[in-house]
Amino acid sequence: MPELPEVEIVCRNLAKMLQPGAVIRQWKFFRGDLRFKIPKTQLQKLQSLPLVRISRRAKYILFYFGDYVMISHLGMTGSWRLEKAAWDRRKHDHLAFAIDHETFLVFEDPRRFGFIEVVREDKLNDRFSQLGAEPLDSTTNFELLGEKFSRLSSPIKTALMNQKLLVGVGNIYASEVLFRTGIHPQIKCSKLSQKTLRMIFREVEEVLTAAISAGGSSISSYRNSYGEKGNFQTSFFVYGRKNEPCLKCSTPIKSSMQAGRSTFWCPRCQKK
DNA sequence: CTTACCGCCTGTCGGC
DNA sequence: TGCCGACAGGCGGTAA
Repeated sequence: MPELPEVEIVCRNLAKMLQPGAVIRQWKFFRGDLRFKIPKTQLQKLQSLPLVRISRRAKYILFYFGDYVMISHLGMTGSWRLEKAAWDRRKHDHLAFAIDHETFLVFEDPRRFGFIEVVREDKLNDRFSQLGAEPLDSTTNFELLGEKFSRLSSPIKTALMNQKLLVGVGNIYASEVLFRTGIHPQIKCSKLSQKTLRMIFREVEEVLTAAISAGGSSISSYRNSYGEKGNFQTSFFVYGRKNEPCLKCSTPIKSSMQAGRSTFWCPRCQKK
């Protein structure tokens, strides 16, 4: 479901609704069969610890409670919502926290590719040691990243989605970034110049930032924590537009499977 | 080491 | 109308 912009919006909304100092008073575990079993015992350690902040790393949402961090990944269909009614349950709800008498935080995930973990704050770096660079972090070294990319034999689209290199870009934004830069998704990274790679990274920043400003994209089920849709999908140039005319040159958009994921591009605007 | 593919799930949509 | 297959924004494990 969500790529970086959608996760960022969820984080910001949750942070608005849950103030620092908020405390989990009680849980309900409805079903624990997410991608990884919900760590009930670990979660219970969070009871009565004050919420410090909510932030994002890659596509993970981090809830800091005392010295612990609850890590949440939304997978394809995960979502957090706040309920006012006590334990108001839906079919695919997995767990709920009672914050106070009129604030219940609920995790829902029909496809169950999402998961929840708890780690001590000082172990967070270890947990995320395999994650790549944050595209919107001003300290990210894009020069170094360009050098890494240029050593790869994989296609640029696959590399952009590889979370070990660069985090946050998923299937939609990878196609969109490559269209906007005029790069064919199947071209090998090693064929791209440093200058071109830097242009691609710059466009990643642009697209992700614009998507956040638009409140994220809503392809099917994505809603923010207020149940609202995002608007960025109205700005897609190629994603989901197979056989439709390119918005720049009217050539029909092509689509194919690449590494098991659908890829969209304009055969005229994006040359190998 | 890198890269490609498959599986994990439920829901939805389009074709027949 | 109903059934069936294809596909959906994720990642991790395994095989090559």
